[in-house]
Amino acid sequence: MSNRENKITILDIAEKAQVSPSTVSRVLRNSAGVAAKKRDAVLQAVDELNYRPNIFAQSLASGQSMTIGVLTQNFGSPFYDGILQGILQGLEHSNYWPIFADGRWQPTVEEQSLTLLLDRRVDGLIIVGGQFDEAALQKVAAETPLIVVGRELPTMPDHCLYLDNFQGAYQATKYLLDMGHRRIAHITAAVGYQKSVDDVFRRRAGYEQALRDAGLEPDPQLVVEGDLQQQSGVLAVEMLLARGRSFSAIFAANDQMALGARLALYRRGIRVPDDVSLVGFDNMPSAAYMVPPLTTAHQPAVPMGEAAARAILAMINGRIPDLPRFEAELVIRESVSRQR
Amino acid sequence: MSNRENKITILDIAEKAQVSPSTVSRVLRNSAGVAAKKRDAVLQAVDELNYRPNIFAQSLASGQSMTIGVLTQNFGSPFYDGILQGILQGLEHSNYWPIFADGRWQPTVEEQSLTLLLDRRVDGLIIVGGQFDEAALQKVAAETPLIVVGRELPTMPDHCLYLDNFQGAYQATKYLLDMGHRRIAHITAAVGYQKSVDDVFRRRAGYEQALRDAGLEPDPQLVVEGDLQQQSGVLAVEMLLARGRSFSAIFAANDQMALGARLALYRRGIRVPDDVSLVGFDNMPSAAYMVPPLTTAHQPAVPMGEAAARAILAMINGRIPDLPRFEAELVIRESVSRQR
DNA sequence: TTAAAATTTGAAAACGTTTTCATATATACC
DNA sequence: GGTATATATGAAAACGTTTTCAAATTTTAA
Repeated sequence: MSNRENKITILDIAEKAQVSPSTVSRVLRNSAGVAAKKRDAVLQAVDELNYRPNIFAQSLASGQSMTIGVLTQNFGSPFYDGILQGILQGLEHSNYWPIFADGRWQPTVEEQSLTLLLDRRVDGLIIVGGQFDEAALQKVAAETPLIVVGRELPTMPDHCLYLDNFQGAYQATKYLLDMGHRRIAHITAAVGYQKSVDDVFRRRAGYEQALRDAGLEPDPQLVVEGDLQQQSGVLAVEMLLARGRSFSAIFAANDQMALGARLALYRRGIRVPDDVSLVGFDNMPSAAYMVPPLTTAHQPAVPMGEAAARAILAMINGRIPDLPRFEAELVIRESVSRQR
Repeated sequence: MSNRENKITILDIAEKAQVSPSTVSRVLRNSAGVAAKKRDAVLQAVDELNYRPNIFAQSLASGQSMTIGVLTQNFGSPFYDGILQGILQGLEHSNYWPIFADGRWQPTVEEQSLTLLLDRRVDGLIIVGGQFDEAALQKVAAETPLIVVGRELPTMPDHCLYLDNFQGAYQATKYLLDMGHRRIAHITAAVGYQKSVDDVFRRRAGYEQALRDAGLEPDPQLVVEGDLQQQSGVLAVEMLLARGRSFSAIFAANDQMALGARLALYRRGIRVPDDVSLVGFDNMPSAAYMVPPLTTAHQPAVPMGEAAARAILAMINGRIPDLPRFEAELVIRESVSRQR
C-alpha cells in the first residue's frame, strides 16, 4: 500500500559519511563528542538523503516514547479545549508529542483510556479533571511522571496544577453583592454521586462564604444543581422559578450553564441584566458575544495548559516542576446591573 | 524515573506457556492456526502475568504504527471539535489510535505538522480542511492512505468527504426568501489571498443562486467578508450598516460570525428577529442557546468524523472507502421572522 | 619524552516484537 | 496403508535504532 519503500536508514548515512552507525547516532542525538569533520559529513549525508529516523526503533532502543499522554474528560467543552491548546503550545518545541484520550466523564471509559495511554508507553501523563480517586492517581504517579490539571489533591500537592476556584467564586459573588444584590441564586453541579467535580464544589463554597461575609445566610432554596451542560442551565432556572423564591441575580458555576440560564430567562421574558443579573465562570470564547456580553470569572485555560506541559517536561527531566497557583479574574461585561 | 521495570516480555509468556515466542505472537495476533491446548496456555499466561505487548517492538517488526494522523486547522472551533469527536468514536474499537496535530490556519505550521505526522509513520491520514494545494495532497495520497474532510477536490474524488455547502446555503437563503425577505445580506470569509476556504466559497454561491432563482440580482454591497471568528461578525455588521444599504436579514457563513453579528445588532438596538432576521451555518452546540435561538444549517460534524474514521480504516485494509455525500439540514429556531 | 588521562571511534549486543523458512506432525485422498 | 497435502510449530532472521564495551587515538601533565 504505502510505498514508503525508499526507506533510508542510519546505515545508509553511515556509509555515505564514511563512519559507523554509532557515530551517526551520536551526532544526531548529540550524546557524545564527535570530530567536527565527521559531524559535518554526517549532517551533510542526512541532509542529502533526507534521512528521517525511525521513531519506533528509537523508542524501542532508548526506552523512551517521546510522547505525553493527555487524558481529558470532554473534548468539546470550551474549557478543556483551552487546556489542550495550551498543552499543544507548551510542547511545541520540545520533541515531545501529545497523544490525547477522552474519558467522557465515564469512569470505565476513563480507566480504559488510561491503560491505553500507559500501553503506549507515554513518558509523561497529564490528566485533566476526571474522577480517579487519589489512591489510583498515586499508583500512576509512582510509575510515570504525572500532572493533574484542575484538581486539588491534598496528598499530592507536587502533582497538581489548578485554579483557586474558591477565590474566583468569592470574587464573583462579592461583585454581585457590591452591586447591591442580596438574593443571589447559584447553579452548581454534581456529577454522579460522589462530589468528584471538586472544583465546582469549591466554587459553591466561595459563593457561600462571600454571602456569609456580607452577613447573609446562604439559602439552600436558592441553589440548584445542573450537570455543567447548557441545557441544565435552562432547567435550573425553571426550577428556581418554580420554587417561588425571589432572586435578583444568578451566579452559575460555569459559562455553559449561564448560557442555558440566559435562554430560560429570555423565554420567560425576564430581562438580563435589567430584571436579573447573571455571572458565569470560565470566560469561554463565546461569553464575550452573548447577549448581553457575560460577566464571568476568567479561567486562564491556555496558560494552564502551557504550564502543565512545562511541568511534565520538567518532571521527565528529573527537575522539580514549577506549579504556579492560578487565580481567576473577574471580567466585567454587561450582564450585571446595579440593584437599588 | 518510571519504574516500569517489571517488564514482562513475550519470552516470559513463551516460557510459562511452554511454547515458542512465535507461537505466542501467533495466538496474540490470530495470524495462524494454533492448537487449542497451546492457545489456552498462552492466553492464560498472558492473563496471569498481565502481559502487555511493547507497542514499539510491534511497530518496528510489523512496519505498522497502528496510528491515524489527524491534521486539523483549529482545535478550538466547534465544528472541528465535532469532527474530532467523531473520529475518536469511529476509531474506538479498531486498535488504531488517532494522533492529532493543529495547523492553525498557517501554511507553514500546517506543512510542518504534516511532516511530523508522517515521521510518526502514521498508517493513515485524515486532513480536515486546510490549505494544501491539490498537487501536494496527491503526493501525500500516493504515499499514505488519505482522507480529506471538508474539501471538494476535483482530481481526487475518492479521497474526499464533504458536505454539500452549496445546497445548505441555498436552502438557508431560500428559507429567508420564503419568509418574505428580499434584501438579504451575507457574511462570507476569505482566509489569506487564495480562496482556500472553498466550503465558504460554495456557501456564497448557494446564496447567490437562491437569490437569482427568486428573480433577485445579488447585490455586492450586501456581502461582506469576515474571517470566520466571532469578532469579524461584529465588524461585518458595522460595515453593512455603514454602507447604508437596507437589509432585513443576514445569512452568515458560519455560526461564530452569526454570533458576532447578533451582538453588533444588539449594541445598535436592532432587534432579532423583529427588525433583522439571522441565519447561520454549522449548528454549533451553543447555537440552540443563543438569544434568540439561532436558525442555522446543521452540519453533521460528528457523523462526518465517524465516516472519515471508517473510510480511512477501509483504505488501510485495502477496501474501497464509502464516502457518503453529506447534506446540511436547516434547523429552524427563532431568529427569523416573517417579513410582511 | 613518557606515562597517564581523556577523548573518539567502531563492533556488537541489546530493545521486544513479527515473520520467514524449514521441519515435524496431522489429515485427506486413492 | 501409502503418498500427497495441509496444518502446527520452533529457530532464527529481520526491523532500525541506542548504548555498552573495548580499542585506538589524542591530549595533558610531569
